[in-house]
Amino acid sequence: MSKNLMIVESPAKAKTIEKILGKDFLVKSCYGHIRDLPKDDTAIDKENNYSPKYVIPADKKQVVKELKKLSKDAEEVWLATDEDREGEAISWHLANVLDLDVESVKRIVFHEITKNAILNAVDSPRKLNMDLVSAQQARRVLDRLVGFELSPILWKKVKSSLSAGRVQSVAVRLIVEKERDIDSFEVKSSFKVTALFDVSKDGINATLKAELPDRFPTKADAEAFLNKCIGAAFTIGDIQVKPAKKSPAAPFTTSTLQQEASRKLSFSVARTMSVAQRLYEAGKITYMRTDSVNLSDSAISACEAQIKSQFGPEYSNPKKYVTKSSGAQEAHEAIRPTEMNQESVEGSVEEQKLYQLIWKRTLASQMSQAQIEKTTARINISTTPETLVAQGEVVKFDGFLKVYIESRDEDPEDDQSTMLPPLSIGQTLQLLQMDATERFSRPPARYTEASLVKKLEELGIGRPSTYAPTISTIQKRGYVVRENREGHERAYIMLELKDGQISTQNKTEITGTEKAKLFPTDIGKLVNDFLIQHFQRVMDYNFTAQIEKEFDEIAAGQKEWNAMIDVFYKPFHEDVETTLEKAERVTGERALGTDPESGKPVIARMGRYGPMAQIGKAEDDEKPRYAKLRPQQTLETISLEEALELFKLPRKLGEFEGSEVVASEGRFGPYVQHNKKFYGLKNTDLDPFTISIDQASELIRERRVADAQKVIREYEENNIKILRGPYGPYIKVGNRNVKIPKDRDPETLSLEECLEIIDKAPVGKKGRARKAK
DNA sequence: CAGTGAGCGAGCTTCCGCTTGACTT
Repeated sequence: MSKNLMIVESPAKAKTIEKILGKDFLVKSCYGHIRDLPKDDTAIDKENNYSPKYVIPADKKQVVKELKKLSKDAEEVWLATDEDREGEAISWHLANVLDLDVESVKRIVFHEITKNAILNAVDSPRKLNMDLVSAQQARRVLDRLVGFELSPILWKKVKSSLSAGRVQSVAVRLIVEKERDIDSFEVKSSFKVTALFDVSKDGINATLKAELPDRFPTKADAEAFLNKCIGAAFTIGDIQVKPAKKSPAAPFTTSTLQQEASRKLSFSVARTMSVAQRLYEAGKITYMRTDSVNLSDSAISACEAQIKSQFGPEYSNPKKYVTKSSGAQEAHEAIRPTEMNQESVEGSVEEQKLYQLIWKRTLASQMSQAQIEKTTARINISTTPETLVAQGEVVKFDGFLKVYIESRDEDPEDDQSTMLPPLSIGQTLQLLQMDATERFSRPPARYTEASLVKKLEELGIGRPSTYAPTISTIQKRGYVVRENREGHERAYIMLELKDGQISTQNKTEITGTEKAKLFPTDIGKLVNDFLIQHFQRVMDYNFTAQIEKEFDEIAAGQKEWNAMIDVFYKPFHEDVETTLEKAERVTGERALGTDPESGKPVIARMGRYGPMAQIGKAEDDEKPRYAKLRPQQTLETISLEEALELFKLPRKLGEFEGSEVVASEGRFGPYVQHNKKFYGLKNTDLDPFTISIDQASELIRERRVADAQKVIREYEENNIKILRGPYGPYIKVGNRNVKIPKDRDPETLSLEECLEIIDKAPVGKKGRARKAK
């Protein structure tokens, strides 16, 4: 039995530390928070200074039980949770639950997992910082009050099961407002002039590309300019050479890792986190939920050694980075490889790719700046005062560029810099061709998951551990969808001056293509507008930043947390009451016109199950007709014609094998029905509005084959089937599904073996694990 | 599972932040 028990938050961390400390220490993990507010309304006593009640959630009972036992047996318990607000609170909860003396318990902290750092920490334990704990309680209580008072209002005024909160509602707001900015964006066109010159010399072929810095607003202006250039003389008027430097980006934090993995590897933020988690558990990288860009001294020297041996000493430039983001709490290091001399790892392709990204980024951060030479040549035109400009770039010393270049969100259309051919002042140039091309201004870019995380971080909203879950929540609630959208064709004009002649060409390009972008839904917009109308304060982009300031004051012992909550809650709760009482139900209703068949009014509105179109009124004698809007249709934009189209379902397609085939849209999406059987059209290219009888017949045949392949074996008399599912083979007994153990071959299982497996399997409860009472 | 949509009333939903597995058909 060890004399010392040390408790940290993460089990992977516990393992590493235990190795470092040896047999005198038992290091265990508490797996994050061990207590939380209960879900019912006894959680916060509003009459009694907002005093919170804490309970141990069902899934933490086991961990707590074990820690209790170990702490009883230990001579000394060391609370080594993370050094931030949440970590301090976790230690305080641990002290309470494990019956440790809150006054004298040994609290230690370290920012890097090295022997020195940990031993130093053990040498200088401190007390629990109760001011920091108070700040955390204020954070927790405020979030609960906001979330659990706003959400029920939405159930009553908009739609059931919706949610609102300090973080998620502002995330949705960003997306809704971006979409409206795009909607109201006015595209303007202008003409960009580029020229191509022949600068061949001494038998060496070379060309020079130059551009007019200002664009022309109209075609006529552009044409007038080209006209002036007919027969003009072009000479180099000026050449400027300027040195420039490029610096490497800081090592990864959670947010920047998510952004780069999104841009370079097309990972969703959830994918990035789950791959990083595996690398972390395998000991390949440091902790992946961090807001710090700090590298430990040992990591910095490991980088230095690696860079010197791999690239040479001139490439090494060891440096410390300072975290700039406002809300950062810096409990961990930056995300980096644990061993810098390991350039790659084994594992899945995804793990290898993400690891390489982390390795390169870390190494590059400790490398020299790149030295660049920028050359700008101005070209005079004999017939007009405007000058053309040619720009070139030469990398004199590549430095960190050898390893890593950070990507950007905006597409680098005009960002091609190349080397210029040798030029001299006064040199005359031979014009090959000059173009004036119509270009269009671009609307703001929609958010990707990763660029939304970036924005949230800038606003100080959310934490590294919540970025990915927040993005998944707003999609689960149906406020936001992540989608690809096809672009559309756009016509543009190009004027071309060649051989003294100007010609006009009409061309087309594809514009507006979107890949994996976040779009607001109807319900997202309605909820957002409702919340902004009634709860301005919470929806303000600066709300979190403001209350964070107050949390800091609480942490510094300058403010009492209960008083701070009271100041916020009193007016907030008043808004809650008046909104419940006075606000109208939100329907997003829009009149579309009249149905030519029945003469009844047609409207679009939000229904209990989502956006829909309706013919006729509820008060009419005849029941109204209803139809669900299609995925890309919105209440704000649907037209009468499009709405009437929706009522054409169900469609009779014809006959297959002697019985009728019908296509329609149901609660679970579009489907085809034949002989009382349903065939879903989800995840196919087929559409109930356009599907033909031939396509439907083929689908039915295909599904029959797929269903047959699903069955590996069948024991009919016992009602047992061995099936192939997306999670591996399983046995179906009546309505029960039983997983087949990995070491058994599903192809050869006998009836007896099946019965045995079924017998041993735990009786599965329907649905998710039941909630603890 | 499969053409929900009124209104009534039952009973349910919901926050943010800290951690991993267990589980899904």
